[in-house]
Formats: sequence, C-alpha cells, structure tokens
Amino acid sequence: MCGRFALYYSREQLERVAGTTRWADAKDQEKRYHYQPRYNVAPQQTVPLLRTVSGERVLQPMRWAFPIRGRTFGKGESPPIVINVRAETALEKASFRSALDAGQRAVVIANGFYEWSAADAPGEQQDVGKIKTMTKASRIPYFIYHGVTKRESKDHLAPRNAHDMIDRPLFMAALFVEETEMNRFAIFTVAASDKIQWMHNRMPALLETEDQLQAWLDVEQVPARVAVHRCLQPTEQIVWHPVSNTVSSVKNEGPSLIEPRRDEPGKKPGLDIRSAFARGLKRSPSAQDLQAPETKQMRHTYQANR
DNA sequence: CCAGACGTTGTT
DNA sequence: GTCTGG
DNA sequence: CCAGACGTTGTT
DNA sequence: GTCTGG
Repeated sequence: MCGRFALYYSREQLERVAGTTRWADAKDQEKRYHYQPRYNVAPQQTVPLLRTVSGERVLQPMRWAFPIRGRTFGKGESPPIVINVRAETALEKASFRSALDAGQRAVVIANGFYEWSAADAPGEQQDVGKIKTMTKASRIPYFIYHGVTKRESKDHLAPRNAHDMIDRPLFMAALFVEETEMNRFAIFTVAASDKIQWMHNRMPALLETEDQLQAWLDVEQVPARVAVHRCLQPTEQIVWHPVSNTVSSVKNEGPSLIEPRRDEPGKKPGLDIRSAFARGLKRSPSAQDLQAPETKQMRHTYQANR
C-alpha cells in the first residue's frame, strides 16, 4: 500500500514539522522543483523528503520511484521500479542492499495517506462464486492519519471538517537511491495494524515517536539492520474516514479530496448493482455520521482517538 | 564457479 | 488481461 | 495507488 | 548488469 498520500502543509509548516529550514543543494532537476501543498501525491511524482546530510537534517526533493535491477529491457520498455519496500524482507533483497548499507534512509512527511478498501469489509464476505464482487472503481478510498486526541480537542466529537481532525504529521520510513538528476525513493511497508486490517493488509511504516524518527534519520549511528527492525513496530495511533473517489484520479487536487465522503443517493460512483448488493446493509458513513458518530465505522474512528 | 533471480501490490 | 503514466 | 490505453502504415 | 544461493 501506500500508493497515494497528502502533504499539504505550507512551506513554513513543513519546515517546522521537519525541524529544519535547510534544503539540500539542488541538483539539475531539483532546481526546477518548487514546493507546493498537495492532496494527491502519486507515484512518479516529486516531493520533499527529510534526510540527514553531515549530521544535519535537510529537505530534499525526490522522485517516488525506486529503480531496481531487472531483466534487460527492450526498446520502449521502461526500467522496473518499486514504490514500496517490504520492511520484513528488505535486508535480504539485493536491490535494496546497497542503499541500506549506504544509509540512504529518509522520511516522507505527510498529513495522511490513502488506502482503497479491499473488496469486502468484515462481515461482507460474499460467496458470489467466480464473479468478481467489486470493480476497481467501486473500491472506497480512505484517508488515514494521526487524529486529534480527546485531550487536545474538546470538540473532537463534532469536528467541522476534515482539517479540524488532522493535526499531527505522519512520518513514513523511506529508502532512496542517489541519481544524477534527482534522487528516487520508495516507502517501507509493514503489516496493517489490526484496526485497518479490514480495509487493507499493508500500510506504510510509520515512525511514531521522536525517538523512532531520530533513529531512522541517524544513518551514522544506527545501522540499517536496527533501523529497519524498529520500523516494524505496530502503529496504532491512526484514525481514518472515507473520502470521495475523486482522489482516485491523479488529475484531481485540492482540499476537497480529504473531506469525508458524502453519500450521493442514486449516484454511487462505480458501484455496480452486484457489489452494491454484496455490500448489503453496510453503508458508507456520511458527513452526518461525523457529527454524530453512531455507526460502527465511526466508533472505530473515534475509539482510535483515545 | 554458474544459474537464476532481480519488486510490490492485490486477488483468486 | 496487463502495462504505462501520473 | 488508479485510470486509461492497448497500433501500424504511409503521407502530409 | 550484478547479486545470491548452491
């Protein structure tokens, strides 16, 4: 997973969250990069990553596509890349060994990431034989993030909008390769936490504490073996809400992409009649649910805030 | 030394 | 179905 | 991750 | 091509 995320801090907020105002000396392609807030960052695109250079934190634009060795490619064929690295096996993989040994670890700063639900949520397992229950288009995207805590917000039961609920940055463990034009990266993945297992089996490796963040970035002192093991720790500090399928197209951008999904009666995007039936009684939580959390789905969400 | 792999995801 | 592009 | 394409020839 | 496993 983690094939899409949001990083919509202002430049100033980003630098504050990153703990540095220093940007790496720009390579050719990086010079043409100008940071701007994004709600729909997709693979192959460029975002600033946090890394350590000479013991100092710096932000550096990198491209989300980690090249791996592969079969020699014929004309017109593009070289193989990955966007994720399985943390469990990263140390055994030839393609990642040199980057790991060289301490090319970095951190993707994000406000949250998106996951598209697996075909069936729990209790919805359907025996529909050999017929696919859900078309790709009918999968529901969720925005997943560190939420406000009860302590931090008295209004947590009645957030006005998505932005009110999201106040903590997300740090995702990443690995990069040095390239002349622009460095390239992939995001580590781990087993999904129990909370979101029903929607997906994998999730990005999140660095939850300042200690974890620091260890991941301290490539001088912390060997890859240790760092990777530490990022496998389960991460439970997450909440989520469903969002519109608008986010599914990389052409779309803007704050509306993280707003809680609104049910559109008679106009459920991509939900064919079979999968609608398969979904049964379960309905998507509406914006109203957010203000009056009553559904199982939303209890889930607010429980996560404890 | 050579042979064979070289990523991840999801889905069935 | 599978690959490419974003 | 999803959406969208998925091809060649000759000719201008 | 280059790394790992045998």
